[in-house]
Amino acid sequence: MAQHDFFGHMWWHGRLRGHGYRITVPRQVILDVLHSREGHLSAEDIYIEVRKEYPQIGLTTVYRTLELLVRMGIVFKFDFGDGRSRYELSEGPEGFRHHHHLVCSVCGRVIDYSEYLDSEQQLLDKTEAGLSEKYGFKITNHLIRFYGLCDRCQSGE
Amino acid sequence: MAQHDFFGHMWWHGRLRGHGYRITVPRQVILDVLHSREGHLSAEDIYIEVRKEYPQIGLTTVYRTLELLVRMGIVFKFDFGDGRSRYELSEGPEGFRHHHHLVCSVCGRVIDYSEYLDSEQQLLDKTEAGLSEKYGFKITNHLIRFYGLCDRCQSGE
DNA sequence: ACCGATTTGAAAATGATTTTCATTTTCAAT
DNA sequence: ATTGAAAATGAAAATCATTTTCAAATCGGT
Repeated sequence: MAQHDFFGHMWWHGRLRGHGYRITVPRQVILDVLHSREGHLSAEDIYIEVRKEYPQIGLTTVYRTLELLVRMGIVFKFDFGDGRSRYELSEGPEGFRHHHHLVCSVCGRVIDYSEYLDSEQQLLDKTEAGLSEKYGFKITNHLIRFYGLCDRCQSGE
Repeated sequence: MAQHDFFGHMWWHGRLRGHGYRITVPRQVILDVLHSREGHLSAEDIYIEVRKEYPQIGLTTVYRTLELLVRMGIVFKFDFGDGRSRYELSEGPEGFRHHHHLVCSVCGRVIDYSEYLDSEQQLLDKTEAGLSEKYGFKITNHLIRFYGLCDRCQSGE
């Protein structure tokens, strides 16, 4: 099991090496944390978590590594408007499920959902095709987000 | 014409007054700028523009007014990942056309489009209904964005 | 084990946004 | 029109996430 996890997490080695980047301890620990803790993690969340395994790490390295991973498409960077960016693995070989977001305008709560992706997909495909042609854009990704009031915040308003 | 514009821009008076906010010169000038310059304006863009009409304004007031307008739904706040927020009128009575974005991952260029909104609307309606029910969310707004490489940036990659 | 290039980490710098607080402005009541 | 309390403003300082700097440590091909 630990063995499986170990090799299961190694898939990104090739990606990095292939681009001439080195496999370093800080990078490994950061990737481990991203794998172990799903959700929308801030750079500091990750920093705190990584320190448990590798106390000498610097916040700088966390930021640099995240930037690298975002650039390689391994990690997504989100902004939910609370002043700090959030990071999350885009997908592993086992495939983290792509999802969209519901954001509460009052309390800032973010809910992930993935159950309407199939019906959304048809539209996305059609729209992407049209946009690609019209604007010469090569679309690689998308972001869909609904804003509103979450159940908890509706009573008070 | 100036007369028409004048009254045409006054629609938000009621909105503010209705919430107990006062109509002040800085707020009027900021709204004027937002009306005159479509696009994705940063707080500083707006500050610079406002200063031409009202040089004594402070950047602080611009931020505060924008926050107020966002809270009232008069202005949208976007984050395209370049470190500064962008603001834009959501709609006037004459109705600025709602649009979605194409964002180039390489150069950061942002293209507005609105020609697929109709076909997107069906999906949005269906999804919103489902999400509202399942999560008890009262959806008021949405954000759709495609990321990719713009035509200029594809040749070099 | 060695070496050059990459990566790291601590500290300082940056820069957008927010807070503070004394002064000015708005507007309902007079 | 005048007044006065409450709201809004603006200058300066503070905040705080992120980036830059640079000397020391690490990586990986030899």
